[in-house]
Amino acid sequence: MKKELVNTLRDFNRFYTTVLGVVNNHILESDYSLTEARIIYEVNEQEGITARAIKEKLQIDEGYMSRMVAKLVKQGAVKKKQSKEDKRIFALALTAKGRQIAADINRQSDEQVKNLVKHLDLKEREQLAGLIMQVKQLLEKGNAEK
Amino acid sequence: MKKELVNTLRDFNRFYTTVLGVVNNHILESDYSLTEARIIYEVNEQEGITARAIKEKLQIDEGYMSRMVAKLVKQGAVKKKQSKEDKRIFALALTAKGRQIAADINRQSDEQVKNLVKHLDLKEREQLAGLIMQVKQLLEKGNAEK
DNA sequence: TATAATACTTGCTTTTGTCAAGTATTATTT
DNA sequence: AAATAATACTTGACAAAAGCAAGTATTATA
Repeated sequence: MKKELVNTLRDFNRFYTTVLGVVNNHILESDYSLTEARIIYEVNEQEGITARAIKEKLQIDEGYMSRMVAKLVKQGAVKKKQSKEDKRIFALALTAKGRQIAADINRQSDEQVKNLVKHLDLKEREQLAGLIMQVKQLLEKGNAEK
Repeated sequence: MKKELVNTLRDFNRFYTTVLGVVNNHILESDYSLTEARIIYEVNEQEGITARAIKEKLQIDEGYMSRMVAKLVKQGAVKKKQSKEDKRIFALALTAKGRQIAADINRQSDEQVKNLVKHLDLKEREQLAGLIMQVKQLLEKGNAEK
């Protein structure tokens, strides 16, 4: 494989690690950790999703996941509903409060992302959107992520 | 600002958070944490760089940075050289062992990145390299990063 | 019916990161 | 020149985040 591509990608990964770090740190000035925010996002996206499914998608440790869900339930953001067919499984859903939190996090995420592209004009923004969609598509191609 | 772009970017950020998580976790199966690896990388790139400069570039807490450097010095990977003109400042450099470690981490990073694009043919790889360079360039434009 | 697998939980520990105060040195102000 | 502020880094105390392994309950399989 060409060394050049590898270096380009690694450079991009370093760059984007810092970008995400900055974006996420600002979001976290809300009271939710990045992982909590991601869990809330997933539950909001897909009501009834299980802890297991989220854990697999986000690559979170099982025990940690369990505690995070417990914490969110305790805080009243998430509710668990035990399946009748299989009592091991709990469907997760947001409470009204959880949806409010999700909305807050979304708003803050939006702001952060807007900040990221605030220096670009309309044309450049459209260009960027096109580029990242292509990047994602290429990377997903073989890796069979959602 | 158009909602669409914001959503596209946020989707990409979620996606890439997981990508980086996977890549980094594999690298960390070497004995160095992500932050240590990044510090070693920076010192390797720019011999004589200060803790302060790295801290600013990587957005690391000052106290944490100090401890990381101390740890790397203790492990024999990094050496500090006090400036004669300004005794507050220490120029950092890798030792021979540090360069070896950097080489190892580089090799593992290369492997991880190769794995990321292993399903792409040559044309797609070149395409990807072009895309991410453009993305980086656009995002850097106003943010005045390195 | 015993064994294995699945979904989740819990105890224990380590790693990672933050904050604030502290030291030493250099630059700036009065 | 002495006092004050700023800079570069360190240290202590603490908290948040994450990982690992063993454990419980339930369901599927041999």
